[in-house]
Amino acid sequence: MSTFDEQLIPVWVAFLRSHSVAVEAVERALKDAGLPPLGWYDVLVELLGQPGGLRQFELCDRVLLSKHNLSRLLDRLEQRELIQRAACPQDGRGSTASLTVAGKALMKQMWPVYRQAIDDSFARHLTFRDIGALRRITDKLLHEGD
Amino acid sequence: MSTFDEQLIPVWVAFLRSHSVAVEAVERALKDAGLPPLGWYDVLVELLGQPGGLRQFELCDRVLLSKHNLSRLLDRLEQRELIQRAACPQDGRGSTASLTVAGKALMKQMWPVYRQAIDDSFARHLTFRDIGALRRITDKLLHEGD
DNA sequence: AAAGATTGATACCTCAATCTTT
DNA sequence: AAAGATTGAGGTATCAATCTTT
Repeated sequence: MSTFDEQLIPVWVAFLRSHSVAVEAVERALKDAGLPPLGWYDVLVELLGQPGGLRQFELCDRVLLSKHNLSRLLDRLEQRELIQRAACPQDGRGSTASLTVAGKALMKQMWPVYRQAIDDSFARHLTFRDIGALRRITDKLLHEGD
Repeated sequence: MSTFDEQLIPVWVAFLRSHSVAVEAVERALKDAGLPPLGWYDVLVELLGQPGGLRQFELCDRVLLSKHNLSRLLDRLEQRELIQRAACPQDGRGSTASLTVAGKALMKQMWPVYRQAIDDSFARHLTFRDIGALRRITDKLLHEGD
């Protein structure tokens, strides 16, 4: 007869490892295709469908990146002309970031590779019921409750 | 009526985010207590109960770290005298790493903080059934199948 | 003073190249 | 040549300090 406490740590460890294995497989697939890492896509995809761009602090919340990291990641993206920054008219302290044409093109190039890697390292192993259960659990962890 | 494909990407995203939120909370708790990061604990805990130490390539497999990273992480751990390295008698190319007394002591200090953080950021949100379901899913992702 | 964002210093990761032993 | 491990260079993350505007 197993208890909650007996199961907890093994599940935590399996959670960490399964994440690591899946993400590494995705990063590997992108790299093998000569494409930039996952973090770049995360930022670009948030800017998609935001023609006016987003404030950096808004991006911060959405991509779960600290403001220091975001600032430097945007530097790199801007350098390769995948995004552009502009001074914010309403607030002199802030700036907005928005997708360039090249940024949109890169996303279009990355998506099929990314999607295929999600299938191979994640979806392939799971049933429809698994997907539903995992959704329920991850939503709880993201504390929609508190 | 929802399909597998409709659910897949949102679940993938939720999986990434829930991991990020939980791990960041744990890292924060360790740091706030003036303790080293999770990665250090991962290595130390694998060495616990291995009085003769482990070969580095064995550690590699267990902690999901590349050999380059492990080599340098062991440098740092050795520098603070948390582990010690020794030449491997059976194989002149290799070396073994083993816990020092100070390493064991640090683990003892880290564990309550780590355990509490797992409770707060992870276990607290989940039921016994959730734990079982997550175990089943993560095991599949670690492809015990292939 | 507080919020938005950047910068400098330092730690850490990643790749390719290297060294030694098998 | 192949396996175990280290090293140097470059890229990325993290913290504290800073600058500007509110």
